[in-house]
This record gives sequence, C-alpha cells and structure tokens, in this order.
Amino acid sequence: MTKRITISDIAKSLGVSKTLVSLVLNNKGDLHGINKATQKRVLDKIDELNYSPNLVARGFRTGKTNTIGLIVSDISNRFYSRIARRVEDYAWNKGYSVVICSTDENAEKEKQQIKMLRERKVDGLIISSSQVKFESISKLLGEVPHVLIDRTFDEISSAQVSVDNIKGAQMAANHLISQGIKRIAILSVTPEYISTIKERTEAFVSSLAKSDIKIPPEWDIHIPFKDMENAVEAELQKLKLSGNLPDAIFTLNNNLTSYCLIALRKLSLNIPKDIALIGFDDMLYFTFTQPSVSAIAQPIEQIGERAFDLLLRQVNNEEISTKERLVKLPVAIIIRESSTKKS
Amino acid sequence: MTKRITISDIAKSLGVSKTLVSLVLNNKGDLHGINKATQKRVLDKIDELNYSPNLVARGFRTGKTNTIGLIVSDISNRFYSRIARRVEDYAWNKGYSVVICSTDENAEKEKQQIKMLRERKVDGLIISSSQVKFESISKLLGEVPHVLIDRTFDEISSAQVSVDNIKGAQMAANHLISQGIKRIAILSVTPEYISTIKERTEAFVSSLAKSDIKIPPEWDIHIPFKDMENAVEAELQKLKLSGNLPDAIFTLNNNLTSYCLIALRKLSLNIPKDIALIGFDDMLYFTFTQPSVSAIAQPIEQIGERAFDLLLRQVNNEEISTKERLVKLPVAIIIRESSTKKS
DNA sequence: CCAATAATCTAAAACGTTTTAGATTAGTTG
DNA sequence: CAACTAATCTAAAACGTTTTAGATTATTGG
Repeated sequence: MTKRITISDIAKSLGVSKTLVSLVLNNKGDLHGINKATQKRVLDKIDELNYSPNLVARGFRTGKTNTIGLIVSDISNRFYSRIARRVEDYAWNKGYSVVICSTDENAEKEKQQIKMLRERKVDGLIISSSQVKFESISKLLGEVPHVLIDRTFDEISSAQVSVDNIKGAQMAANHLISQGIKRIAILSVTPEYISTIKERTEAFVSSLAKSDIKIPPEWDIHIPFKDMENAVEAELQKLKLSGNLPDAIFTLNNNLTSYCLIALRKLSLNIPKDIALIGFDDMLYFTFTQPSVSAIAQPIEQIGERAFDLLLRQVNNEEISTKERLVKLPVAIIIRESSTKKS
Repeated sequence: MTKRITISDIAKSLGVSKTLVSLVLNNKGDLHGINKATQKRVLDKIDELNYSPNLVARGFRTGKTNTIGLIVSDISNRFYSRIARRVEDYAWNKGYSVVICSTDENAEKEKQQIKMLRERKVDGLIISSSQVKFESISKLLGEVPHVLIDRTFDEISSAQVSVDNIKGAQMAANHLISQGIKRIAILSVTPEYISTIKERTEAFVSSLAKSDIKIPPEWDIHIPFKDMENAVEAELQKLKLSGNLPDAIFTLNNNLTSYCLIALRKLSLNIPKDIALIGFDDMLYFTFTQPSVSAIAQPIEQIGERAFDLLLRQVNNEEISTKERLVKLPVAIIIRESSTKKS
C-alpha cells in the first residue's frame, strides 16, 4: 500500500501553504494573485510527485460530486443503452461520470435507487420512471436537479424529454388504414399506466376510431414485463386457435415487436400476408429481418443529449423557461415490408 | 435549501455521542455493548428525523466508496450492455454502484477513464481493454482490484474472464468445411491486436489450414471500428466487382455480422446460396433475419457474473488461486440458415 | 462497604480538500 | 523614510463520518 500523495505533501515539499497549492490546482492562481513563478513550481512538483486529487475528499468538501445518476428500466435494452451512451459522452466532455441503475419496472426498486443516489450525493438524475404517479418520488427527489425522459407526467414542474408518441401512433394507425386494413390488434405491455404506453395506445385507438374502426377486447393484448417472449407466443397462439386472427398488429415497443416476429414465425403465420406488423421504436435489424419491419423511429440519441443538457443547466443554476423544460422530439414512420399488403 | 440532518443532529437531540449513533447505524451496537434500549432510541430518532447517511463523507473517511467502474468499448453494443446489466444486478445486491465508461476503442481515452475512476476512489474496475499491451495501463491500475473481461492479455497476474474464442472459431471453420465450402473470407475489425480478434482469426485460419484451405489476402478484410457500416459495404462491393467472391464469410463480431447482412442484401447477393455467413457472437434477432444467421454464442451474462464475483473477492481481500483468476467460459455454435448449403 | 469487573458510553482525532479572513512582504509615493 | 497600497501568501476552520483509546457508571463478590 504505497502512501498516497496529498496536497499537504506538495505544500510541505515546496514550503508553501496547502491553500496555495489548492488554488493553483483549481486554476484560481491568477485570480488570487499568486506569482506565476510559484504557480509553475507547484505544477512542476505536482508532476514530479505524480499527485492526483482525491475526488471523494473534494466532493465531500464542496458538496459537488460531478456525478449523475441514470435510471432506466433495463440498460440492456438497446433503446436505453443508446440513450445511456449519449448521456455518457456528453457527461464525459463536461467532467461528469454516470452511474446506471436498472429498475426492471419495479417502482419500489426505483425509489431505493433514487434514495441511494442521493446518499451518494449525485449532482443530478436522469430518470425514465416506472412510477404510477410522480408524487411517489417527488419528495424523494426533493431539490435535486433531475430530468424525466421517455416517460412523462402531467402537471409537474420537472424538466422532461420525450418523443411525440401521439403523432407516432397516429401515423401507424393511418398507415395501416391506408393499406386497407381494418381488423387490427394492439400488443401492449404492463404496467399500462406508463405514459408512453398510454399515449401510444390512446392515440392509436382514437385514430382508428376516426375511421370507425374499433379494437375488440380480445385483440387488446397486454403482456407482462417479465418473460415477455413466452407470453407473446402464448397470446398469439391463443388467438390463432380461436380462429379469429386480426389483419394487423401494432406493437408498442421494440421488444414486443421482436417477440411478435418470433412468435408469428413459430406459428407459421406469414407477415404481412396473414398478419401485418408495425411497431413503435425502430431497430437497425428491422431492415434485414424476414420480412423487414415497419416501425416508428425515435430520435434516441437526441433524448440523451437534451436530457443531459437540461440537467447540466439545472446543476449550474441556470434559468430554464417553462417552455424549455418540456422537450417533445419528433418521430418518423419507417415503412417496410411487414406492413405493406401487396395487391 | 433545507438543512441536511447529520449524525450530530441525531446525537445532540438524544443527548448521546456521535460515536454511539455511528456505531448503532453500522450495526455495531451489540458488538460494542450498547444498550438495546439506547439502540432503539437512536433508530427511532433516525426514523423520526428522516436521517440518511452522507455516503461521500463515509467514503472519504473509510476510503471505501462501494462503487466500481466498468470500462467497455461501447455500452450501446448489446454484448456489453448485457454484461453491464448483469454486473449492475450483482453490484446492487451487494450494495455497490457501477459507473460506466465507453472507450470507443481509444486506448488513450481508456487511460484517462482509469485515472478518473481511481481519483474517484472506486473500489475496483472491470475492464474490456483496448490497449495493445497490458503494460500501458498496469502502472495506472496500480494496486486497485480489477478484472479484465472479454479481452485478455498473456502472462499477467490480473484476474481475467473471457470465452473460448479458439474453440468458437474452430467450430465455425469446421462447420463451413463440413458444408463443403472451401473458398472462405474473414471479416475482421481494427484494431487487430485485440485478443478476441487475434484469437478468433488465428484459430479460424489454422483450422482451415488443417483442411488445406488458405485465405488469400483479398479475402482477409479489415474494417475500421468507426463507420463500420459503410466500410463493410464498400469492401464487399469491391469484392463483388472484382468478380472473385468467396463462398462464405466469417464475421468476427455481432456488428460485422449485421452490417455484412445489410451489405449483401444491398448487393443482391443471396445468403447462403451466393455466400454463406457465420458470425462470432449471437444475437436474438439472428433467429428472425432473412435468412436466420448462424453464430457462435457466448455466455454473456456469465461474463458479468464471474467478473463481478472475482472483483468482489479481491475487494474483500480474499485469496484467489492462480487457476481461479483465469476464467474461460465455453461457447456454442448455433447453426441456422445462413451457413447451410441446401443441396 | 471496598475493590474489581462488567456494562455502557464518549472526546477527539483523522480522512483531503476548499474557503474564509486575514497576514506578511514588497513597492511606491510624497 | 513614513505611510500607504499592491502583491503574494497562509492559518485555521469546515465538510460528516468512523475509529481509537479510553472514561464513566453500575454491578458484584468477598
């Protein structure tokens, strides 16, 4: 255990005060009128002794850790890992580190994670929350800067970055209708109170309604977050056995879309001939699946960027107008083979 | 800015010492013979005042942060995000947090990240390194516990968790040979000195050699890490134009496999009729691509598990035998349509 | 009832930094 | 050269915890 070099060692070996070393270290030398030559001596000694600051001590003293927390439901879902990557890049450029937490859609775990991150004195939080109501965590969050991403809540003052789920679902609906499809199912995921799920569902349903299309209960399918793959297969099999198959399925996230693809293949149902498919959230591999899959594409990296930007501005105590606090990014529909009925 | 409750507040309001509160807080009450009743009073007061410990202060004092760093080339690559997820789960269970760093295969950035994480006093590091030689970071790492994953180095004493790349590449080679394929290309990625790339390449080449198959230079293709997609397409196009196409391609990681699939499709080359394809690292979506893709599957989650376990044991100063330090996990070949020539 | 022991509790230092509030020295002016 | 100003530097406190090394009080045996 080699002894760590501290600021005191530098000071002592130079015959100056710790204050002086600290000031030089933090580029406040000129500000405090410290002799250029002395500054150089300090810097040289720092090099010579290979000093590196103890950021825990610094964070302790200043109350600022230059760390942020990122809470999502599952970091191994590429939607979130791409957001994480962009957040990390921006954070790195600004001297911040990011600690990741996956909630598994568990509201209680999320609370514990927020608590833990606050005890760790993170400077801010970016959260894709699994709470039913924001109130469940608003006291926990207290005054810590935070940005909600992906999933939003109404009538709260927090900064929020999301995409236009309503527009996306509308485009999906209208596209299916334009293909002459009327018998449509929706594949959703629990918990249903999640804003993205709710918005996509409602907008989809009401868009269909404008063309007098209704989704019957048996085609309004809800899959639990855990063990999605098997659940999707079971539900679709049930549907097939019932003999009452829809002509199209709208899947509410990338996992559902993938599992749906797998299940339909297993059930020997042809896409799009037997059933058309369009999903929310695009993936690179949807371009080379059999068939290629239509999807609503989200500007994923932008979510990360904007969220970090909004967070940093809060951390720096900048004013953010009410309008700026609510970012809604545009989505795009990518039409591929899975939803186009060739006549 | 509401004043934070500290241990002193608890102590004062109860008329006891900070020491006592701290001991109770850390479950050392009984150990130090603190009256049960007093312990309860402390615990109750903690609840009442809603005290929560300042982990930065604690970390500062104890020198232990209960944080680990995870360094990979790109957290948005599902191979790494799945590892990250498992590491995170295990860490959470043991009271640790994990901060993620993506290197982009940049050895210099990786060094800075290690330096930064050490300044943050992380208790340990899990690293998928981009260094040419381990020596480049061995002084930087110093005595901090660490586990190298995925990419390994010879003749070092660090704990390492990797998969059997040699066996995997051999299986891929033998499988192609068993399909009667002799004209084989390899799609690799720079930097080539990465152990996984090196091992997979060498084992593949030497397996082919046993059947007197040689890979000519024009079929030994190296793609830069950045802008892979375009580079893959350009190289394959060049190959097609040359009129000298191989009968099969072995791709060295999941990204290469995906981009290869895209490029071959764009070039209207049929898989497996025109060119067979098998890749290292399996992805869920390889089951439903057109065609489904053969691959060498790695036990990804296990990498995360074993790495965290080895790290924690080091952090806890447990003895780890030389044998235990080197974990090599088995891989499996998953044969699908892309590599099976139907006669 | 005294001494010894057991039970319960605590004062103060320490961790490495930043920051507050000056102190000292050097230079300048009349 | 006295007095003031400018330039340069510093002592000590503070952040919230843990830990060391006892101190105090209560109990018990003889």
